[in-house]
Amino acid sequence: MSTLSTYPRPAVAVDLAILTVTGAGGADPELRILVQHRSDPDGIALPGAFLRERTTVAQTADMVLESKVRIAPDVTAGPRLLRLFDDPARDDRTWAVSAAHSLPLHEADLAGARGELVPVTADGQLEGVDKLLFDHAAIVAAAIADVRERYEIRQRYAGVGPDPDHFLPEPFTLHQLRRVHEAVLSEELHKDNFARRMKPHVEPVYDDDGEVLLSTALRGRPAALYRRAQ
Amino acid sequence: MSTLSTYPRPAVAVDLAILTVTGAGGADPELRILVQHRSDPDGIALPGAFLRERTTVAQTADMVLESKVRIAPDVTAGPRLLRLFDDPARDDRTWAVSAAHSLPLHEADLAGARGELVPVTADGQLEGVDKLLFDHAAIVAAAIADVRERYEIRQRYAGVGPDPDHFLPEPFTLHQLRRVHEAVLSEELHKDNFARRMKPHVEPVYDDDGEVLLSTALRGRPAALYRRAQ
DNA sequence: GGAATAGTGTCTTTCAGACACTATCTG
DNA sequence: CAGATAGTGTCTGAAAGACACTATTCC
Repeated sequence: MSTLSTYPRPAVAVDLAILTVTGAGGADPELRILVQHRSDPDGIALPGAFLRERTTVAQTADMVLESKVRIAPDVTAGPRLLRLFDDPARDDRTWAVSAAHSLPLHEADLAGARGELVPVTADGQLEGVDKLLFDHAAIVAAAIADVRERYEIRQRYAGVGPDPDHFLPEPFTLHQLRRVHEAVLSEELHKDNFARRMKPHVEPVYDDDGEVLLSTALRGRPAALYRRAQ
Repeated sequence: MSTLSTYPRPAVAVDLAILTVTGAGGADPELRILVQHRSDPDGIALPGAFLRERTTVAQTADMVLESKVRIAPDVTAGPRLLRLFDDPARDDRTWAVSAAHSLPLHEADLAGARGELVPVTADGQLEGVDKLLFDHAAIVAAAIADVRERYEIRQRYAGVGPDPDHFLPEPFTLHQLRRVHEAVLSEELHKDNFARRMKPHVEPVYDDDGEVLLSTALRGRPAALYRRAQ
């Protein structure tokens, strides 16, 4: 402890698995992850950066978004730590530890982002991406498992309520909400059971006359609009 | 990236919330956490150390156990990452990031350990400990929440089977197993429901004659002995 | 037999899964 | 009205919670 500063220190990378649901509210929402092409080691990778002098993980994540992804999102929830990668040989260039995070963002915040939003397959792979650099494939797998766990709608023992990462803008119909959960889980849900489970966690949106706002349906009966409770 | 080595790097600490259940198998098992007295900044703290040149978290944890706790445990499961503490001002001495881990160990492995095993209260505090150094109180709270979640026995949606951290040596009776879970959760469980949930995850232990081994009861009917299934 | 502990049968409640029906819109 | 989508009533089965009973040991 007394010789604290004399020992070599690792570079600490913050790698981000940026998740979004594209087309939320529309016909075919899809869970996607942002990957970028790198040339330093040549290949596909997640965006990331090293912690600079006296900065935090959150600040570093902001810096990555700004300078590498070129977006300025309205971050609702901060990056979620998934795991540490600490194999001393994982990066040829230097001793580097990676703190792997997931970062769920609105699709709207990703407009103009550098990189590509790649759809996630049912078994947790990235569609059409063979290989990611470093241990980024493991980060992607962990991020998908993490978000799917949180979108489980077994209210009693799991689940954190409707669309915890706010992929879907308010107000929304129960149908739209279900489509988003289905996109994340890659699993079909029964509309009746889904509605019963979600009802306690959403509230209807009213207009000036105290009437429940309805969606303007293209066909069929218009659906009631809701927002997250409280 | 090209100037990788020119930037200052943080010291990376591995702090360990070492958990055990004392008296597992006995009358009054208790969930406890190891704390140590420090004089550098004076106070009570969790054991920990900084990552040294090209070592891993696991190696650093082993080093902490050897040189600071003075034990050589038979580690069943590695340290579990709880969270990162990255406030640049959290340590006066230098820029240090802490990777907070929990490490569940057998009570037997902690014989002769430096420090004190402090009981955990029902609300997740340490009994009789006012204040911990740095952010170690938050680490303790996270470690307790983590182990309690894993000892929940709602098999369908949570739970990782009987006594996932192996606090209780085999073979054991269902009564002993339940007492250990109760000690971790700080909550009483019904013996009948507990037995039904655990039965699929344990198997009886047989003697040479193919008879089910029984505990030698002090009073009452002897209980069957089990071990974890498979 | 009595005390003590082990182990099981079963009733009730809750809730997910599934099916079918009714309701309300457009053209 | 037909077609389409929204929303609900209700049956079933699985499992947790709770209670009570039976079983086996030592004294």
